[in-house]
Amino acid sequence: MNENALAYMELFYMALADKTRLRLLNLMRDEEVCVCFFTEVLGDSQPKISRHLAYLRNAGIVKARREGKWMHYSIVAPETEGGKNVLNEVLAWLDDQDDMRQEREKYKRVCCSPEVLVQIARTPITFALPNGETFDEPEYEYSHSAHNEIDEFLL
Amino acid sequence: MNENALAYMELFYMALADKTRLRLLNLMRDEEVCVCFFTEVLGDSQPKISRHLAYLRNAGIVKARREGKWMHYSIVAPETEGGKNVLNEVLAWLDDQDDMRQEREKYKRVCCSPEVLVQIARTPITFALPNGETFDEPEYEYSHSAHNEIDEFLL
DNA sequence: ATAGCATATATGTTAAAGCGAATATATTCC
DNA sequence: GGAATATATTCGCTTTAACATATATGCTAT
Repeated sequence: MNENALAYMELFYMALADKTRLRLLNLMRDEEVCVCFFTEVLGDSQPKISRHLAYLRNAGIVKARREGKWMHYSIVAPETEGGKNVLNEVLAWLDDQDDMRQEREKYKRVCCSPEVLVQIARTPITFALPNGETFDEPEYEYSHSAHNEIDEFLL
Repeated sequence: MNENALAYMELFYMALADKTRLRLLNLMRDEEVCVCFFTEVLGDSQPKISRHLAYLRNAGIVKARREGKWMHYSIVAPETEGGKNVLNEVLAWLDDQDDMRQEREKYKRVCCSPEVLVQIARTPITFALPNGETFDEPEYEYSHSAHNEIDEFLL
C-alpha cells in the first residue's frame, strides 16, 4: 500500500506537470466548470481540452458530472491529508500569478456569475427565410451550480 | 514573466513526477546528502541516480556542492512564497508514508548521524602480500555538514 | 604524470505524452 | 427516427523521458 502511495504521488504530480492542466485547475478552483467554458476561455481546441481533462480525471484530481448535453468538471479533494494540503498550496500558488487570476476573471465575464442562470456564449447564428426575412437562433440556457468538494477544504 | 511562471510550475511538477526523484527528495528533507548514500540507500545504479539528480537540479529544486571527490545535494527553497509552501507540503506528504520514513532511517543507519565524522560505507578490501600476510585497506573519512536552506523554511 | 575512485554525461533503445484531424458517442430537439 | 450539439476517443505523427551500457570528467593520492 505504501508502494502504491509513491505511485499515486507520481501520477498526481504528473497530472500537474502541464500548463494546460494547471490552467484548467485554476479555472475550477472555486466552482464547477463546463467544458464549453474551458475551450472558450483557454482558446484551445475541444479535443485537447477533453484529453487533458481525462488526464486529470484519471489522476483522481477532478470529477465529471453530466447535465444534459454538458459535462461539468470540478476538483475533488484528495483522500489523504497530505494530498489535500499539497493541492491546496498548488492552487494558492496558481492564484499568486496575475494571469491566472485574470483568466478566472475572464471566465466569470463569459459565464456571468455562479448560482445564476447564464447563457452559453456562442456566436449568434442568423437564419435567412425563403421570404427574405432573417432571425437569430434562440440561445440555450442552463443552470450553473457552484459548489463542489474543494470548497470544503479551501478555508 | 507570468508566462514563465506557468512554465516554471510545469518544470517543477514534472521534477516531482517520478518515484526515484521523490525518494531522493525525501532523503534530502532534513540535510545535505552525498550521492554515494543515495545509491546505497535506494539501491539504484549510480548513473540513474545522477540523471535524476540532474533533473532536480535543472528544475532548481536542489543544488550540488562539491567536497573533494564527493558531491553533496541539498534542497533549495523556491524563490516564491507559493513555491515554498508547495514544496513544504510535498515533503510533509512524503513523510506521511511509512516507507519514506523508514528510508530516512536507513540513511541515518548508513551514514551515522549528521554533524559527526562518519566513515564511508564500502566493502573493506583485504590485500595479500607476497610474503603471505594480509591487511585491510584503510578507509576514508570525511566531515558531513548538515545544514541547508530547507531548514530555514521547515519550521 | 598516472592510477583510482566518485560522479556526470553520451548513446541507443523503448515507452509514453503531446498534438491536430478525423471519427465516434451521448444527449436533446424536432 | 433523424438532425444538431457537446464531448470523448482514435489515429498517425513528433517529441520527450526512462533505462542500461559505455565513456568522459574531476579530484586525490602516489
